[in-house]
Amino acid sequence: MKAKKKKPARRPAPQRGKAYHHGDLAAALIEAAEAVLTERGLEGFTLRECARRAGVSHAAPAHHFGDARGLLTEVAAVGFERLTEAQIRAREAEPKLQNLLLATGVAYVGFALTHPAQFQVMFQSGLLDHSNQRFVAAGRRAFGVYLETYSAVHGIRIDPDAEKVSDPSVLRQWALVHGFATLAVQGQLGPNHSAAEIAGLRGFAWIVLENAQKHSLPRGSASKL
Amino acid sequence: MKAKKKKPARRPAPQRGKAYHHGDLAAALIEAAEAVLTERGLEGFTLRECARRAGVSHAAPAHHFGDARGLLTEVAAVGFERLTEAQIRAREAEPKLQNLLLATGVAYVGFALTHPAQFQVMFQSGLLDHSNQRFVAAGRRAFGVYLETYSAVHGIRIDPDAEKVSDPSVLRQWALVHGFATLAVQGQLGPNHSAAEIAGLRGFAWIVLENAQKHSLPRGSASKL
DNA sequence: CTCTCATCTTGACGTTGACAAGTTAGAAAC
DNA sequence: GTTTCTAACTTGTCAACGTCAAGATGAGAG
Repeated sequence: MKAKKKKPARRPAPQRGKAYHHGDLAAALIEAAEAVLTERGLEGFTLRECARRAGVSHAAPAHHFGDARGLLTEVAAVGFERLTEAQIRAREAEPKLQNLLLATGVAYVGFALTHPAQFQVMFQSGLLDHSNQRFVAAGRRAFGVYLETYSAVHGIRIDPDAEKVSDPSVLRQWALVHGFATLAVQGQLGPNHSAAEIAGLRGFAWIVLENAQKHSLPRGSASKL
Repeated sequence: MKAKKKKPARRPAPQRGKAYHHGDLAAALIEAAEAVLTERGLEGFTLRECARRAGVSHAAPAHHFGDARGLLTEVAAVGFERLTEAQIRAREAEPKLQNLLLATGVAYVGFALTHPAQFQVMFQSGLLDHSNQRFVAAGRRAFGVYLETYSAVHGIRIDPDAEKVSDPSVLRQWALVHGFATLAVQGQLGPNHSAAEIAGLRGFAWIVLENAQKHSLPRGSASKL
């Protein structure tokens, strides 16, 4: 299968909203997939439903993504790109240096809560094509933002290109945030559908992460990002 | 398809333990399901394959479990029962009171690593039937063991029947352990297939959890279990 | 021995992912 | 401006799946 991605759209002026016959179908399918995941969850996801929503035949997706795994991997990549943005925004909005890591962690949890199905896909490695370059790059970048922030707050140096985490403190923080996000998304911490519930869980996340950081922060001084 | 293709004739040897009509099919199907999950993962799981392995027709499972969700829920229940046992065993084998929570957490991680697909199912709430009594009871019991241990080590009192966790410290510990387990199972912490790799990750888990506990332990004294 | 009914089988239906072959239309070549 | 090329998309097909309905079977009760 070829998964060629033509950037310059075939169509000079894709009409509003939908790119029909020769539009940017790849993007439209990713968008449709996100919608399906949001509405029906991972177990309600089908390639054919995505094609239906994009207004194309059931076999059209294969041309762009190969198979279902290919499309889901693209969705995961978009998810990591969004997660990266959310973390950066949160970091930039936080005035106190000592709270940067907390803010980033809460953004991580917030992303998971607002995009639960996508978050689930992003970390379900059995479903994904790990040879997809966009996916790998997006994942690395999201993790890089976390490492950057950790380095800045704790004033230590971390190799951003290390294949696996070796520092127990770094992993502890990640596992904590990821665990909270996972439990919250899976409904283990109570309902998480309404905006109020999500806000409550974000607040809880802040408390838990702050509680965890209190005892382990002051090691070195911090450096600017 | 008139060809009779029974491999073991209808009932070769009425095993004791249960009155084998065509066997203790429910148990056989759960076992088959675990095997399928182990070999092919969650995305390779099918009801028909389970039936095939149990040596029954494709529609037989429906009689015992209703649908695929019913069978998966039973598998999850068995998983929680196993997790409970693993936690208790680890606790009983740990001589130092202050290390009980650590040992329990490492057992949690160890269970996840040795039963990755089952662990995944157990927490994939969208797949499960939360009205299944066995499942709900098993989940509560597993969590109860954790709460018990936490209470004993930290010398505080926790309501074991509370619907949701409200103490940030209790949740922090759970999220940390669960996050580590989740990341490890999904391969985010490196390969986790061989026995050596699993042992390595368990050791890493101990270090990370110990590192986390160091700063937050001495609050009250501990009580006996 | 006969009856009975939970258990299991057979067969069918609609849906899915994937593949193969055919069609279409934009753009490049002439 | 016509032809040609080719990626993009469609149509058709297949085996496998989950589920349902109806039929078969056999173990235990009477």
